[in-house]
Amino acid sequence: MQPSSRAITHDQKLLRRDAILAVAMMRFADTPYDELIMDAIASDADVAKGTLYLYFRSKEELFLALYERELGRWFDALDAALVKNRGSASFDSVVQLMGASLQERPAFLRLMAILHTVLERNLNHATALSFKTSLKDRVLHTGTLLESCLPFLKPGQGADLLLKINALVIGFQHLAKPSKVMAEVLRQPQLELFRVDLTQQLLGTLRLLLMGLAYQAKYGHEK
Amino acid sequence: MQPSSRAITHDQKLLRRDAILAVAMMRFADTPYDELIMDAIASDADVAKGTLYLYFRSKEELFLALYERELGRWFDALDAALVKNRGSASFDSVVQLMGASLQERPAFLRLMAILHTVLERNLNHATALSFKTSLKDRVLHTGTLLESCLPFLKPGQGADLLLKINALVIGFQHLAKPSKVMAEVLRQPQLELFRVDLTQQLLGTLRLLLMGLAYQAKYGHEK
Amino acid sequence: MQPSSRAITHDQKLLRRDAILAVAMMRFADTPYDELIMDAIASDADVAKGTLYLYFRSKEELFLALYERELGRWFDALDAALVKNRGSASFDSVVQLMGASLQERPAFLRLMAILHTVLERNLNHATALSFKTSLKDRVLHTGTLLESCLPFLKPGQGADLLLKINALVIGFQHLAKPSKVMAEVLRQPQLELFRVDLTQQLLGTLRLLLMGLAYQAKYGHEK
Amino acid sequence: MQPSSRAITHDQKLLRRDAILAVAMMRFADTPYDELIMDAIASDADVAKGTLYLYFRSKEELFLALYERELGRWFDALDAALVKNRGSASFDSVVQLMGASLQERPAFLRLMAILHTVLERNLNHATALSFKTSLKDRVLHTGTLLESCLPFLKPGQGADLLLKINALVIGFQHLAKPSKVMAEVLRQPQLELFRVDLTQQLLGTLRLLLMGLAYQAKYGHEK
DNA sequence: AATGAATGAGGATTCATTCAT
DNA sequence: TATGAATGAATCCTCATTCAT
Repeated sequence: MQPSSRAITHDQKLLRRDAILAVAMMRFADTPYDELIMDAIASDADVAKGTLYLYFRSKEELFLALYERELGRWFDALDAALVKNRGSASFDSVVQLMGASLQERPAFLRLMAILHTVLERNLNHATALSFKTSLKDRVLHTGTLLESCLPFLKPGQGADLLLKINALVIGFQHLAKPSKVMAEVLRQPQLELFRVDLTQQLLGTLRLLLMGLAYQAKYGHEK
Repeated sequence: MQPSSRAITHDQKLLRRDAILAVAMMRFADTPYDELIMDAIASDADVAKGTLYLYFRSKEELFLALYERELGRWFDALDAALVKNRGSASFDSVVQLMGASLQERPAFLRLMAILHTVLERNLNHATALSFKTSLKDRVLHTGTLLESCLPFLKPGQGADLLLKINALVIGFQHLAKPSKVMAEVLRQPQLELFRVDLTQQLLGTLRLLLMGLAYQAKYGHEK
Repeated sequence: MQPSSRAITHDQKLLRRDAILAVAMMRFADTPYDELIMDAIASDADVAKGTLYLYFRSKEELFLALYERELGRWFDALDAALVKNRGSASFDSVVQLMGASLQERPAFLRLMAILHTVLERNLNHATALSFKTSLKDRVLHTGTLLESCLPFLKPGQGADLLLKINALVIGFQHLAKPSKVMAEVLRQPQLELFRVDLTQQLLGTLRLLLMGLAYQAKYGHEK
Repeated sequence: MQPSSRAITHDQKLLRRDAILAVAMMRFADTPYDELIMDAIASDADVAKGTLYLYFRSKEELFLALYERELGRWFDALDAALVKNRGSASFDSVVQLMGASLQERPAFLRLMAILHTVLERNLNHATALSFKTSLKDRVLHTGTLLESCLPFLKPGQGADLLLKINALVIGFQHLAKPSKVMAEVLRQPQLELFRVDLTQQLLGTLRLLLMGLAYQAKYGHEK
């Protein structure tokens, strides 16, 4: 599948790019970003270190590309499910959809948690712009789908809900993935309070948010 | 205020410790953690580099101490306000309290955003344990106060609400504080969607959460 | 025995000095010089760090003093044994004496091995001079005793023999005490060649030296 | 000789490695190991600091490599001379060979003196093993040559003699190379006793050792 | 397009020693 | 004499990125 020596055509280049991303994804599964060495990714992908820089301008861009790929897949999955249930989606089914689709994407969750502090540093203007622009399209599209599934959402609230979910994921991911020493400490029974289950908290909080939105839609801003 | 040369008594040492923390806080205001050099903090505080390490075991512990101090102050402010309104707190007043108390603590917000990824790395077990243990007490105490202010909260939901707020702050802080280049990019009108106002989002989301909790308390888990 | 708080008289000061040396000796038993922290020695000796510097000008001088003490004890032991056997000492008894007296002084052996590379750096002229001057007296004295025990030694060869023994101890100590990793490596059966037993090598080589000296005395420089 | 910019082929890399070793050797001539800064070696060798680490894993490995190179050259010289005199070597010629070959290798002598205390720390297992393994071969080979030159040596005594010589070199090197202050002190006429001439002592002691061995071979362990 | 040799910035931390009290 | 708070020098190594080939 991977071009054995030289990627000449555009398709071959895309294939090689994908191969690199696949390697990065695999390694990111068990190694924090800081500990991932470009050299190791290169040799895993059977290319030279310099070759990585033919396909990605920097380490950050490589992982931003990975983020974009995973984000795209996530949105694809959401869109497919939302379209299927359009009009008839239950409140709970949306919550479940979010929970399930994120739970099966641990690497994506970890990428979300470092996107703003790590990956978005050291980008050039053009890359940043194109990233956000295409992100916007997808957010608006999926946001609209959400609105069509959850009738209590007003125009624009679908996209806003996605933003809130993004914040929740980042926050809970931080809380749920303590450092090694801290994980050890939190094993103490009396510190159970701080042992966060990502999916569970996400689902619970999302459900509350939707309830809040539904309630707000019904009774307005007054309580 | 600060002992001119040598902190002999316990109180003098506390003063010097505070002086160091004050310097760290000031520098952290305009410089990311990674770019803060211990050397610079030391000379700002008019002590030698080595002196910092008499008061804090590491850079991380220094900033963790700063976090603890700010956290304590925040909880103090919350507690005072909650106690005053006990029983009669309006739904909105709690939301406002959170928003206002956080908005005036930008350094604390930034510390929250890096607590789990930066400050809690490289701690020893004892420090981590004592941090979390005292944190737990305050969370439970303030959580209980919240429950006494918001009657729809069941036992335990006050502390849990604080956890959710913590996640929201981390998440929205990340979204609201883009890197320099990204901030530039987001100035484009068509990307307004991604320009997050921390306080506003926090308030809005918190309000929804509380609505959801109130609703849930009234009608149970069924929608 | 140790002055509880303040050493006023000369004798009290000597006692405290000895107490410090005793602590240093104990700790040096299981810790390399570089890893011995003055702070730890001080607290072990129940004095403050600064107090060490009232008794010794530097870390080097402290351990040089320890060296001198141990050297003195070793010479005392040698002298006593040599005097007892004067005139009638067998060849072997001298070899045994050296081996036995050194074997029971592991700390002294380790001090010998670092004397020239570590302890004699960073001395001031006066200390260095007084050290070597008193050393000379003892070497000459014990050298003379050796000559009176081993009749084949000519005047001056006793002191020279002590010098050679010194070199042998330093060299074999280095060979016999590999670093941790190297010790591990040398456990390989095929590397047995490099596993040096200090006492055994010392005895063997010393015996050869004495044989050589005896032979040389008998037949002159020609072989 | 040295590739101007980039060492591509294996031979070019060896050349560059040698160039680095040559610089290290030159600087080591007048500067103690501890005071040798990798930075300085790099700029002397006209490479960047990082480049040193392409060729040597650590400062210790760099100087261990230097030691190996010098050791190899020394053994080469010994072997050549021993082979030439095989069978007919006089007692004295061997002593002279050792003295002369070492005297002209001052850097090697200094490396020997720090091998066990400095260079062999901080090695990884593999490096240590390969070092000792190849060392063993050379020691056995040269040891055997010695045995064929000195008929009174029994099998195994050649290698053992090399070990003893090693110890003597380490010891006398320490005694002969005092620190700056100590050298000053030893200039005093009455301390002449402690002014050690490395070569002379080495030759004298080695001659005694050989005499001892010869004597022992003739008359057995009894004196 | 691919390689991989070369680059070089970057900073926390320890601990012997000093000296104000 | 004793204390212990304060000092500050000193340096190796990693690894993202570049660029000659």
